[in-house]
Amino acid sequence: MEQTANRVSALLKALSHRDRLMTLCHLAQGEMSAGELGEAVGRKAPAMSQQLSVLRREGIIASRREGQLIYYRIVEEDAVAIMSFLYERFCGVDGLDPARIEIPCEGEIA
Amino acid sequence: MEQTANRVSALLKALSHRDRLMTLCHLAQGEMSAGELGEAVGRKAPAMSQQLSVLRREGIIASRREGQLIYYRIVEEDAVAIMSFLYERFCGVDGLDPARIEIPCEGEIA
DNA sequence: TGCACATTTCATGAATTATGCAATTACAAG
DNA sequence: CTTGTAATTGCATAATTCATGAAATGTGCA
Repeated sequence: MEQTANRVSALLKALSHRDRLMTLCHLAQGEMSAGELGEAVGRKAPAMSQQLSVLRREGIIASRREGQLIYYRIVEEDAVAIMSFLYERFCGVDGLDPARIEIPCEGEIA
Repeated sequence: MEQTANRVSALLKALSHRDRLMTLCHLAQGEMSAGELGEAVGRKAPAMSQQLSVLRREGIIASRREGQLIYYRIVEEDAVAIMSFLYERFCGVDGLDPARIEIPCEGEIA
């Protein structure tokens, strides 16, 4: 139980931040570039990048470069499940089709 | 969305701690005294009390004194829902019957 | 090469959180 | 009213978190 608690609390910790939560909420609908995310979330580039690095470090998201843009996507299934649950519970609508979220990773960067 | 994100992230933040998570996992099965919780979680009294106060401050749990013991229980339905989901997802079994968890609060303390 | 853009990294400081221990409150029983 | 147990509070210190601005990296294009 202790082990599970450690793993889950680490996961929740990664999600327990307004900006990261909003970020994942956007990413749940598909890939987005760092710039787009920063704009959507309302943070300057460095701040956004820092939050993205937290999510990356936890293995929740991964990135892919295309030209000068870097696109992010969700790669951790547990995170998808949690976000889906939270969306359904707190955002009314019957959110996210888990099948619509691509897990594969080509052209990896981090 | 920003508002919802704030509310949800605050809730997740309260849960994103090994000891608090274990505490709630125990409380999900019914009331327990602070001492019992401390033992179950493996923390000394002051440390345990501190985590309990965090959960209390967030309105997730409430207490009731009986003699020299203080019993805690979960009172926040959203927390029950999240714990139930997490249990089902990460602890295998088809956890917690939400109906078994009592929300009412008599003999309140905090 | 050199400039512009997207993004990250680094260093700093303010604010929050964690943690361990001493002191305190609350209650029961002799 | 004293003693023992349960639980909380307060405090000091260590450790994290997060925003910010300056500098560095990587890419495209003239």
